Amino acid sequence: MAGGRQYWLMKSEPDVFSIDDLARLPNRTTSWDGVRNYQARNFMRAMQPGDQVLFYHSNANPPSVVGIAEVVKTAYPDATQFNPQDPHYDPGSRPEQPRWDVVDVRFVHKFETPLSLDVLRGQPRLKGMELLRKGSRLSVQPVRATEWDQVTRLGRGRAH
DNA sequence: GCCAACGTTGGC
DNA sequence: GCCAACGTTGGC
Repeated sequence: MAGGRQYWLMKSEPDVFSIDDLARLPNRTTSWDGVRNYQARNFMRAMQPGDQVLFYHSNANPPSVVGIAEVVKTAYPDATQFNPQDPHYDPGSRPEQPRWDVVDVRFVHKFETPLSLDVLRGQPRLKGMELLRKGSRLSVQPVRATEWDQVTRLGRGRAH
């Protein structure tokens, strides 16, 4: 499949797993487990190494895009779905045909200033962004190139 | 802690 | 296949 890199946004609760946690890991890389939504899973299955990811802190104060990560490995089965001890255990998923996947994601950069929802909502160019849609709960979502450019520019602290 | 917006489940 | 009930997400 040809085509350039794609852009995504992934949500995490910083109390559970923050961008600082990611930056502290060996290789600054983690497998993004626990996704239990089919739409989000399908987006992860579409991810390719090199794809760029906005790291978003949900249930945070304030909720914010806090930095950038990148995809380093395509989707493969999420081991937590088969572990009865794990909160994300899915008794309905068969090992012969796993229901849930992870991708591997590596830390790239943390913004000097987090970009809060308020700040992002103030940007006309981000009008159609999935994250800003009322009632949007998708934990993995695509980001348009124009949105990516705008958000990362803001993250560098320019163009206010 | 509240609750709106969603997604899933299961009875029918 | 409909839809009510239920569980979850996530901003506020």
